[in-house]
Amino acid sequence: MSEISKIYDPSNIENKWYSYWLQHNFFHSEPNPNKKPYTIVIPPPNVTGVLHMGHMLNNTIQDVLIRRKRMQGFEACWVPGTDHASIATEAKVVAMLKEKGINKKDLSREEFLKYAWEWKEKYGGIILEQLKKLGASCDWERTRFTMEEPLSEAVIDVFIDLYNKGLIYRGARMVNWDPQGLTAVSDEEVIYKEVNSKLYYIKYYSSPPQGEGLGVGLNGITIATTRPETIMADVAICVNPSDDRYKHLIGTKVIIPLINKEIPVIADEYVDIEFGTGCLKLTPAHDINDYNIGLKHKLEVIDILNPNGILNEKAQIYVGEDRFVARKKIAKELEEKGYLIEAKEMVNKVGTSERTGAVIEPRISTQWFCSMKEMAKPALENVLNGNIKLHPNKFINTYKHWMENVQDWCISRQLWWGQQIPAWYLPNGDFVVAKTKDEAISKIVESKKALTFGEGWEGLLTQDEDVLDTWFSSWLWPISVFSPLAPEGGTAEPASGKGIVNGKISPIGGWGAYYYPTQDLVTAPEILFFWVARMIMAGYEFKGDLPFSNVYLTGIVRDKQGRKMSKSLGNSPDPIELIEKYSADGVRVGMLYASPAGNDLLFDEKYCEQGRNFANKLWNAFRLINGLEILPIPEGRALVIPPSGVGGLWFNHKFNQKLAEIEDNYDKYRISDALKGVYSLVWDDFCAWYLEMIKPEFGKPIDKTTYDQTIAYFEKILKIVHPFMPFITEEIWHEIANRNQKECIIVAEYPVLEPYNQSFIDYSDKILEIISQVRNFRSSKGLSPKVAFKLVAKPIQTDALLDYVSQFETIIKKLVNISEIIISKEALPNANFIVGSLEFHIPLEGKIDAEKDKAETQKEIDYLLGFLKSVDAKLSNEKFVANAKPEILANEQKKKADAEAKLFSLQNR
RNA sequence: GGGAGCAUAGCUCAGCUGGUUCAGAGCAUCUGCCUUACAAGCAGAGGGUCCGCGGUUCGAACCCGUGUGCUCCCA
Repeated sequence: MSEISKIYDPSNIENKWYSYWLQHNFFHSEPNPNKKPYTIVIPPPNVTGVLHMGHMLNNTIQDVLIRRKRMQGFEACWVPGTDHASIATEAKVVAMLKEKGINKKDLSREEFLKYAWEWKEKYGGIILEQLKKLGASCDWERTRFTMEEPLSEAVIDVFIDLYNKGLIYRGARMVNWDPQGLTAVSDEEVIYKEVNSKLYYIKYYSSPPQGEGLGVGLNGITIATTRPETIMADVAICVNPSDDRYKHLIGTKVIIPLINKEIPVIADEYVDIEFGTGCLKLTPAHDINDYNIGLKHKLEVIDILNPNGILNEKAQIYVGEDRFVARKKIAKELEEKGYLIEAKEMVNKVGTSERTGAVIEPRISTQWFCSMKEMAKPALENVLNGNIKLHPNKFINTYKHWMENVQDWCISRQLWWGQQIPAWYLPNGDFVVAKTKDEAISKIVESKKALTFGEGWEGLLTQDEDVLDTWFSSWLWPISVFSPLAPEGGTAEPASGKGIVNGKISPIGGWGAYYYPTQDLVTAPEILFFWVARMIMAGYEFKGDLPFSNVYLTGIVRDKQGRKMSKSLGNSPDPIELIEKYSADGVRVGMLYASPAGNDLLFDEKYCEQGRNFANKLWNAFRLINGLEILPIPEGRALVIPPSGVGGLWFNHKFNQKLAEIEDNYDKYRISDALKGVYSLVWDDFCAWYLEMIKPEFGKPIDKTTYDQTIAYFEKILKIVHPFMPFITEEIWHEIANRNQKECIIVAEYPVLEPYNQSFIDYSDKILEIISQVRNFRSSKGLSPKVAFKLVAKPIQTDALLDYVSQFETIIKKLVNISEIIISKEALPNANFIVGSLEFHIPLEGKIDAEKDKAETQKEIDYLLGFLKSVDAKLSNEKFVANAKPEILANEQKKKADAEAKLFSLQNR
C-alpha cells in the first residue's frame, strides 16, 4: 500500500488513457442494427476560437451524456467539427495579411481564399485539440467543417431549393450595416449597448434666416435627435397629427440648417408626442423607422454615407469626414450659428456588430433574404407540442415569442470566406440561380434572357460576389454532417442520393439514416434563435422531421461577481491551466457541480478544488480496498456469514435507491443534480459508511466474501462516476483487477437499477442516526474515541428497530467503540438520546453531569410538547379533519401517538 | 416601450402534487481531532423575517394579487 501515493496525481494518467481510448477506437461509432443509436452533434465552435469556459461546460455535459449512453449499450456517436465563422475568420485573415503588408483589396478572391484556407488549416483545429484535454469522447473520424465540400454543397442545394420555392428573394432593404466589416449583418448579430450620448435640440426655421438676430421671433420647429450628422439627409419633419402644438404647421415647409434645404412638415401616428420635442426629423436612408415612414409617405431617400461610414458628396458639407467626427463638427457649427437650442445628456442604446464591435449603421442595400414565416410554423408547433423538448422548459416562452414574431432573414454577407451565392448575372442585371455556371447558362438559354447580348454572352456572366451567412450553413449542421464524407475522410459510404429530391435533402443515405435524427443537443441559450430554431426549421423543411428530440440549454458562465466572462474583462481563467492545476476530472466535476440546469454558472476556482478533492477521495477509497489482505477460506469449510454482511445488504439497497434518484435526474436533464447524487453516494454512503462498516481492524485480514462484494460495489461506483470523471475511473478500473485490453470502463456496462427495500433503508437510516448520536454524545462529553462504553436501549414502542439494532450490533460496536449493547426492559435512569422507537442511555458511573443531563431531557420534553401542540391543533380543527386527505390525517395521528409515547417515557423516569 | 424569468443561510443553489417541528445541500465560518485509505481528511457546531404587503385555504417557502429589487430577450 505504501508505494501508492496518498494524493492522486493525474498528470500522466489523463494523457495515457486518452491515447489508449483513441488507440482502441472506443470513441468511434459504426452503425449497428443490434443497438439503438444515440447521437449528439457538437455545436461547432468557430475555427477562430480557443477553448473558453463556456465550451468547457457545454462539452463536459455532452461528454457526460454520451459516455453514459455508450455504457448503457447505445451506439453512441458524438460528431465533432468546426464552423467557418465567415466574418470572424475573414477579419482574422485580413488582419494577418495586413501584418504581412498585404491589402485584401490587392488580392483576387482566389488568392484571398488560398490564404484563408491556409490560416484555417493552421489554426482551425486548435480548439478541437483542447477538447481532447477535457476528455471529450468525440468520434474524431467524423470530424466535419462547415465549409468542406459535401457540407457546402448542401448549403448551395438548400439555397437553390428555397429560391425555387419562392422562399429566398433579393431585395433592397434597410439592413444592419457593419461599416468596419463592410458587410450586412443579421438582426441577431447586433448587440445593443447602452452608451452615454447627447440629444441635440435643433431649430428648423420656417423661412430662411437672414442676417443678424438668428432665431429670434422667427417661426419654426425644434427637433430632437441623437444624430445631427444626418440632418443633410432629412427629407421631412414629422409630427403626430393629434399634437396640438404643431397642427398648424402640417403642410408647411421648414429649412434644414447649414444646407438651407426646404423640406415639408408631415404628420404620422408613429411620432411619440412625449419624446424630445414631439417633432421627428425623417431620414429614411439612415434610420429603419424613418425608412418605413418614408415608404408610407413616398419620400425620397438620400444616402449621405459611404459604406465605410464616411460622408459622401450628397451630404454637401463635411464630405470625406467620418460620421462621428462629422457629428461633433456639425454640433459645433449648429451651436455657433445659433441653431442648437440645447444638448441634453442621455443614455441610449446603440447597436454594435457582434463581430467587429463597430456601431451599426442602418443602410439601404440590396441583399438576399430568406422568408421565415412558413418554416417557423412547424418549428414552433413541434416545440409547443413537446415533440422537441427544451430543457429547462422555461425557454419555451422565449422561443414562442420569437417564432411568432419572426422576421425575414438577411442571408447575404459582403465577404469572400463562405459559400458564394449561386446566382449568376447578365450585364443588364438579370440573374438566374443555379448550382454551376454551366447550369446557369442552360437556364439563361431556356429563359431567352440572353437574346440581346449576342455571341459570347456566356463570358459576360458573373457570379454574385457575396457569400451566405454562416448560420445559413450551420442550420443544416445536424443533417449535413451525415452527408458522405469526402474521399480522404475514411469511412465514406455511398449515399442513396444527392442534392434535393422532391424538396427534401437527400445527401443522407446509408449510415447517415442510422444516426439522423439525432437525440440530444447541448448549447447555450444565447443561440436559441440564431441556431437552434433554424436547425428545427431546416429539419422540418428538408427532412420532414425533427433534427433532435431534446435541447439542453446550459447556463452562461460568469465570474464570481456575475459578469459574463470575456476577453476584454480578462475575467476568464484559462481552461487548460485549470485542467493542469486540478485535473480534467476535477474541472469537469467542478463546473457541473456549480451549474444547475438553466441557471447561469458563477464560476469560482473553489469548485474545481472541490472536484479535485473528490477525485482524491475516490483515490483513497481505492487505496484502502487495494491494501486489504484477504483471509483465505479454509478447505472444506462452509463460509461463515461475515460480520459485515448486513453492511453489504445495506449498501446494496442504498446504492439502488440513490441510483434511482440519479437516473431520474438524468432523465430530467438535471445533470448537476445527478452529479450531486453521485457525489454523496460515493462520499457519504460508500466511503463514510460502507467502507467503515466493512473495514477490518488494523493489520487484520478481510474475509473473501466481503472483499469480493466490496470490489463489486466499488466497480459499480466507478461506473456511475465514469461519465463525470473518465480518467481516474479508468485508471482505478485497471488497478483493481487484471483486465484485457478491451475491458475498459469506458465501454463497461452501466449499472442497471435493481429493486430496493425502502423500509430496510428507513430502519437502517435510524441505525446510522444512533451511531451519530453516540458520536455526538462522546464529543459533547469530551470522551476519547478510545474509551469503550456500554449502550443501553429501551423500547418505548414496539417496531422493527430493535431487531435492526441486533442485526447491526457488530457494526455499531465497531463504529463508535461500544463494548456491549444492552436491551433494557426497565425504565432508564435518563435518556441520553432518542432515535425512533428507542431511547438510549450510556452509563458512565457518575462521570456524567446529572444537571446537564436533566436539562437536556427537559429540552427534549419542551420540544415534544411544542410538537404535540401543533399536531393537536390540526387534529382538533374540524375543518382539517373534514378536508385533509385520509393518509395525511392518519399520519398526523401517528405523529401524535409517537410523540405521546416519547413524552411519557421522558416524564416518567 | 413590449415580453419572460428570478428573489430561500455569508456565497451558490435544492425544495417536484400546498401537508411531519420543513425550512435543506454543498461551499465558507467556528470547535475538537495529524484516529493506520484520505488534513485535498475525520467528528461536531453555529447560521434564516423563505424580498415587503395583502388575499385564498383547516393549513402557504409553494397558489393568487400587489409593491420593490435584479437578470435576460425583443423593439
